[in-house]
Amino acid sequence: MPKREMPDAGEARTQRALRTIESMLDLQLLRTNLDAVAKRLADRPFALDTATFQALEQGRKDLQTRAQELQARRNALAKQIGQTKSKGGDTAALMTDSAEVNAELGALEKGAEEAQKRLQDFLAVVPNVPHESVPVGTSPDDNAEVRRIGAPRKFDFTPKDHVDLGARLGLLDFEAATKIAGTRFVVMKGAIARLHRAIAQFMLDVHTGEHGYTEVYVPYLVNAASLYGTGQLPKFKEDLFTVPRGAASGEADAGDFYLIPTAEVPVTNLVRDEIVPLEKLPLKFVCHSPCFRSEAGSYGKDTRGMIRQHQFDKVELVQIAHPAQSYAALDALTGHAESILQRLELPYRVVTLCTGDMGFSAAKTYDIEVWLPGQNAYREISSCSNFEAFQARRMQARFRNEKGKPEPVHTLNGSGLAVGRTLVAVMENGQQADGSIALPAALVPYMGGVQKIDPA
RNA sequence: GGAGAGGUGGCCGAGUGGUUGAAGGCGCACGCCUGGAAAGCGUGUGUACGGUAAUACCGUACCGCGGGUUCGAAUCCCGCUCUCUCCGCCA
Repeated sequence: MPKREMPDAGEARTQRALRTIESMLDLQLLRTNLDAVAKRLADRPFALDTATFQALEQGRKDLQTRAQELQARRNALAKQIGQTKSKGGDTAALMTDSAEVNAELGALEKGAEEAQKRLQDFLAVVPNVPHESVPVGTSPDDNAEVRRIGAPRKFDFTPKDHVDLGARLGLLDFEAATKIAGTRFVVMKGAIARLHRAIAQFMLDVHTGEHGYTEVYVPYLVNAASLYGTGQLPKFKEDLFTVPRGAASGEADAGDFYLIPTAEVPVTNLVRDEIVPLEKLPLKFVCHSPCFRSEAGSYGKDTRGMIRQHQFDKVELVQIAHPAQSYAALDALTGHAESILQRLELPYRVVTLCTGDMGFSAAKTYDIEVWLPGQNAYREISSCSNFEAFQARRMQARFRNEKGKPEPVHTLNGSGLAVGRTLVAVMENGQQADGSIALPAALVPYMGGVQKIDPA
């Protein structure tokens, strides 16, 4: 765990929890089902060194047990000294014993700390265990198509992509964005800017009004502890934009802010360090926010257009669910995202990511891919995942179960949907031979009755 | 940014070095009482890790966070952080 000075109370609490829990995986599960876990992790593929784990865990346990014995002895001696003193007795012998115990304890604690650290480092890079229903595979080619909804439209002209369409309309300006900020930004104007806003409003209304989500507005700058909670840190720091807090500048600081790469971070962290009452589950949140990603390592990928930007808007769905309900919740959440595409009359397909294509923290992920005529391909527009208790353990996000005991919740999220990519899909799928864009009926009320965007 | 006050259990609130995981109250749970309920009475009521398979029992840690002093720290010292009030600034 990277050193961070000046943690606030909540962060520190999480840090402490991480130290004691040590794992993103359930340590209990690891101990009792080590071989089964290792076998499934091999499908990702991830090689879990079970012998090393057992050695580290045994070492940690031995040290802890011994340290606790010594602590118990120290406490007993201290108590005795107090009692003896109050009676005016001689405490010299007791003090000697106590000094011995403390000497041994001091040495032991150092070793215990190191053992803890080694185990922590070992477990920090272990990804989540894939759910049994996840197909085994190593590349996107091994993803399993679940369903395909809607047929790609037949064009009697050669369809353009959104960049050309936007240029022709005079309403998408990548050059201006490059001048103002740099590559991977866009300036939208007029009807396209409004369409972008309309899409987000439409999604929010559907999810709050029909799917039972509570709309939330959250910080777009977050602290490091939140990013640890959802798993972006410590492993994926390069993907994030950092905002130095000190006016002084330059040097990285524990108090730094990070721009959110997705609303998943602030929204899921709502339950960090909380114990949610059983009857409150599931919690369902929807949040429209900008997202900021450095796209380090994506050089040369999707450089054209709005598909991969440093800044984009997204409407995010988050659920905090009872473990017994989380897979039903994943199906429901995916369906909620799909319903947006259906209402926008956009063809799409749903795939189950294979073990090799899933994210680090996910136990199961459905990607929803929308048809883009400009690319003649299905492109990801939403990714819906069940993290089971992986994030919850890092966050200390729990609920009080039927027996009254705190237990980690299951967390889920999915885009519902990425607004920029939806805009692209609406433009490309609705394009007419004359370069105008016919809008899906669902968006017309959000466009003040406008049904078609015409070139200026 | 300047000045001051404060962070104790689900909540309120005691507690300035010794048998305090923490008085008391509220809330909550169970029991008694009642035809039923309220009131009243009694008992209980934090989290994590470890010993264990165990929600039984035992141990350890935790009174904002980190460090220090001490045989012993909620209590003393240092650093930090957050909250509140006033001033300044500001959308």
